[in-house]
Amino acid sequence: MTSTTEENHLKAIYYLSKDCTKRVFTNDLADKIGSKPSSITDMVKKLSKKGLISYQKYKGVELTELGKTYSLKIIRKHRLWELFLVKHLKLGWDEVHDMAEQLEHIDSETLINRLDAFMEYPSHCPHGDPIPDANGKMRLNDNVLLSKLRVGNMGLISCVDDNSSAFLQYLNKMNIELNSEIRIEEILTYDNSMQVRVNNSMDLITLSEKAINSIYIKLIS
Amino acid sequence: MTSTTEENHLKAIYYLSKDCTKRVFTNDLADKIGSKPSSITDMVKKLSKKGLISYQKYKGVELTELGKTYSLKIIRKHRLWELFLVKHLKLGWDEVHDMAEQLEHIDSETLINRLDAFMEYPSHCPHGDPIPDANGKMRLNDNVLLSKLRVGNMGLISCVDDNSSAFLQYLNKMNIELNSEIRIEEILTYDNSMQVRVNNSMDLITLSEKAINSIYIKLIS
DNA sequence: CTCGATTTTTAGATAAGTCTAAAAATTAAT
DNA sequence: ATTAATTTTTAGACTTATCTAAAAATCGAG
Ligand SMILES: [Mn+2]
Ligand SMILES: [Mn+2]
Ligand SMILES: [Mn+2]
Ligand SMILES: [Mn+2]
Repeated sequence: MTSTTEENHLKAIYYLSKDCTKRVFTNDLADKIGSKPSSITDMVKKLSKKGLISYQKYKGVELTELGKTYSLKIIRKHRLWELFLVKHLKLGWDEVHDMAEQLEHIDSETLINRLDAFMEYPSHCPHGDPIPDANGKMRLNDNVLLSKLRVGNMGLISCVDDNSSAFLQYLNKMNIELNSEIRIEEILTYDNSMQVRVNNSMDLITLSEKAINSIYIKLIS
Repeated sequence: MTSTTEENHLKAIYYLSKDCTKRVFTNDLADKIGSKPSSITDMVKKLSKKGLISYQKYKGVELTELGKTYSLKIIRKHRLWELFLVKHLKLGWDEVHDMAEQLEHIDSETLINRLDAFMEYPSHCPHGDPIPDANGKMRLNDNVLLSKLRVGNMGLISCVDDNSSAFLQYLNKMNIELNSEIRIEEILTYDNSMQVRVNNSMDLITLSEKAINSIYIKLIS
């Protein structure tokens, strides 16, 4: 059995490891979770003893296969619930992350598999992240960060990396949503902001450096 | 803010008080919750300090208006989630109580009100209990315990008082469900069991004393 | 009304998860 | 290779929720 806090730590490790491609360090984990490094040290010892992560003193942690399996189960639940809330309960994509933060810890394999079936085995959450299937398989998105693109590039918004309501409401205001078509018209080197055209609209929209580092694009050209 | 355990204690007090009609005592609460009397004493002191119950040493507790409001919110969430699981996710009435035991603690007024709207403001859970509305109003069921009836009485099953999967699977086996028509054919004083006819079927069904004390009937005659 | 049984409370202990402050290890810069 | 800055761990404390064992209060039979 894993407690809610253990699950939150596992998930944070999964995210900070960038899908298990690098090690995760104590201070980064503390920032992500919103706790103190000393608390993290205690928790990683515990998760390590349970065989969910491998931990070397002073050298960070990485998920074991078992830990990765657990993390993906939590991520699956989080994303399925988010989609249910948006698609069926008509909540906004800016409202659902915190609810899913609670729902992801509901412990029932049966329930989540029925929810998956009810929604006909969806592939992505409302923020464009892929949903692991019942076997824990997840196809990683093939997309690029908006901030890496050049003037003239075009594409569809495939994913947003920041699930805070502040950011998502900012996108609402700009009339930007998943699958909006984006064309990069100008890059302002002064503050690294970008002028983009959304869905062929007349007027341009300026996106800050912060924003374009949280938006992923599926390139058309 | 109320923790999950605080909420579970409040709900248990509500049930043991029979909808706030009588005081609730330490040992009964301990049995219901599955903890020890000493733990209950600690918890009722805490709930009392928060103004959710009134507590007199050695004389049991009762819910305050605030405590009753809180309890009904939890009961509302429990029953709405149960209905969602049965009606939309196609789970059996014998599978959902434990899941709802977790879901009832999800903290979001918006979410639960949307779920209510999604199901078009249902009046009863899959076990026949009334669902409090968004204002905390709940119309109590008008029905009688099957064990109180006499030979010749007829009625529809309106509610079951025991949400354990053991009991509900027993009813499944007997082909008894909510709204089944019951006619009492014979009462065996030897062991207080009852022979009943279900939905006018040819063969009779014997229900134990234990079972007929968990089934409520809306009388026809 | 009194005494024994029952119920409830108190006292003290434990486990999980967190914190602060101090010590130790690692890393980076001369 | 030292030394200074940074990172991480340890030590000790606190909170919540639980327990056992013992003390105190209440109840109920005669
Ligand atoms: Mn999310
Ligand atoms: Mn979470
Ligand atoms: Mn139930
Ligand atoms: Mn509960």
